[in-house]
This record gives sequence, C-alpha cells and structure tokens, in this order.
Amino acid sequence: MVSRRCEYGIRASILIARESLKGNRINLRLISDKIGSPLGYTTKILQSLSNEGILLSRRGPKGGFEIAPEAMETINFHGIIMALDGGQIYSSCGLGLSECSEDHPCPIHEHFNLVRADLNAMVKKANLLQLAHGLINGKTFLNTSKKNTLIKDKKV
Amino acid sequence: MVSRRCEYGIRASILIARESLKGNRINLRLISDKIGSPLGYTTKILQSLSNEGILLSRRGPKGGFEIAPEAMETINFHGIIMALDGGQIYSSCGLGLSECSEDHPCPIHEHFNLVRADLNAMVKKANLLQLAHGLINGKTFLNTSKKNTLIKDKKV
DNA sequence: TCTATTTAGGACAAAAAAGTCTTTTATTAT
DNA sequence: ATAATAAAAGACTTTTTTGTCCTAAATAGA
Repeated sequence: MVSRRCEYGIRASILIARESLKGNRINLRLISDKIGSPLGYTTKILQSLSNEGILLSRRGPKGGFEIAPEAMETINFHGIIMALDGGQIYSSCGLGLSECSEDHPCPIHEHFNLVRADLNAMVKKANLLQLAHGLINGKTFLNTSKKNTLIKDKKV
Repeated sequence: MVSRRCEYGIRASILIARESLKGNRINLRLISDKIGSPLGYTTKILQSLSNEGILLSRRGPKGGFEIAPEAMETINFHGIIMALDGGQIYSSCGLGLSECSEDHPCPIHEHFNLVRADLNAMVKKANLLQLAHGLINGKTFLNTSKKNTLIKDKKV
C-alpha cells in the first residue's frame, strides 16, 4: 500500500511519540531495534522526518529523537506519507493514467472512488497522539516478534 | 496502489476484452500502442496472463490476443492482480508487520479495516465484461492522450 | 514448401528502492 | 580540553522492478 520507507517511518514515529509522552527521548539504535528496521536505513528516514519538522532530533550523549506532545494531534499518517513518499500515492489514477479524472475517467475510476475516499479520510484521521495511545493502552502492537517492546521509563 | 506491471496488465486486458466483444483478435504491437506501455515489457505481462489462462493467445499472421466473452464476467481485477503480483498486496498489514492480526493488531490496523474491506470488495466486483462495456459505451477511457483509441471493427 | 507474421522465451540493461558503511559534526560529561 | 556518544551527511552496494533485445517456435497464406 505504501513504500517500506513509509512503513518504517510510521512505525518509528509512533514509537517516538509513545516515548515522548512518557518524557523520554529515544535514540536510533533503540528505535531500529524496537521496530525491526535496518539501522542505517532508518537513519535516513528519521533525517527526512526531522527535516520536515515532524521529529525533533538532538545529537550527542542523551541525544535521540522526540516529538513535541502538543504537535502529536496535528501529525497524521498523511503527513508522514507526504514527507517520505511525496504526494502522488493515493491521489493518482488506479491504472496509472495521467489524464484520468471525473470528466475523463479510467475504467476503474468509479470503482475506486469509495476506496480512495476512505483511504484519504483514514490517513488524515490517524494522528500520532491516537496511535501512540493505542500502544500505551496495550491495544495495539508494533513488534514483529511478540516479545515486549516496553522501555523502562526515564531510563533510555 | 498496485505495481506498474498490474496497471499495464489491467489496461491490456480491458482493451482485449473490448476487442473480443467486437469479434476481433488484437496483437501485441497494437495493444502496447493503445495503452501506452513498452512493447517488450508488455509481452511478458501478456505471457503471464496467458499462462494463467486469463488470455488466449495465437501465434502467426492474424494472431494476437483474445478473451472468451463467456469468461469475462469471471475475470476480475483481483484475478489479474493475483496473476501478476501474487497475493500479498492488499491482504497484508499496512505497516508491514508479519504478526499483525485482529488479535494482535498494528496501530493502524483498525483504521485500515474499512479501506481494506472496500478494496477487497472492489477488486472482486470489477469484472472485465463490465469494464469493457464502460469503454464501449464511451463512459470510460484508456488513453493517455485524448486521441481516439477506437479500432475499426473486423479490420485489425 | 516458402515467406511473412506474430507470440514465446530467455539473456541482458537501466532505473528505482532498499540497505550498508564511513566520516563529520554537535553535545554532554568528566 | 578531552573523550564518549549520538545524529548528519554522503558514497557506495544490493535487490527489485521495469524495460530492451535477440532468437526460436507456431501459424497463415501464397
């Protein structure tokens, strides 16, 4: 549905959001560990998200990544997709036609309308505060293996 | 949403279906021309679809591709995606987690449920007969440039 | 039978996406 | 100041996807 890059980006953001809500900054090594992404690749993704102002980063000992809690409601799945993949993923034609539109629809255009609408609504509705709370409440999970991903508070 | 391979595959299939309804067989050169896909790549895609029994192919002069009209209602978007991309596209987790399920959902699992459901319904509902009729009725279009894609009947 | 046409099949090339590694820069604590 | 830690930045490699090209096999028609 989205690129792997985006998948890692969203997973990382949700994890960082959770830690930020607990008052912790979390570093790259720990992030790639917890979300099961390649460290060197994850670096690039987090850099992009930092440059876009979605994450705050801090170098040096006790450094790492965080997200301002007051920004979490504003940052949604959509924003992260835009930052990492650019705009055209779910806005463009399902058959890749450049001239597809309501007036000049491709054969599956109408069939896709509902899906496209739901998708657009969904990516905007899913914000980081919500998503991080799901993790905190134990209702959702980020791990690949079922082992616990909890990090002791204040002791990153 | 789907791979370019699938996009070409679907576009080609709809075109072939339209021609078959008109009693025409249509060849590779014409297909790649009409749908705006690279000829050498399109060959591979059509071969796959032929091997999966979705298309009928015939070599030699007056050869080309066709689809049995009585099969058109059975062949849907889903079948073509399966033939060309394999199974995992819209069935797997939106965040790429292998252990994501209803019992052990990823953070966006529930958000995705509606989209996933609509998508699944859509790809099964959209069959070739329907899609080809849309073209014939002039309600939908396959072309990139707005030029006419009609082929004279019986004179392929 | 011979030739032209058209798909089948495989090797290869280019481009894009994913991933690795190494050096530099900033920050903290000693 | 110095050493240790962690992100920034960029070069490089691998893998996957997309695309090209060439030869072989089948078929139709003269």
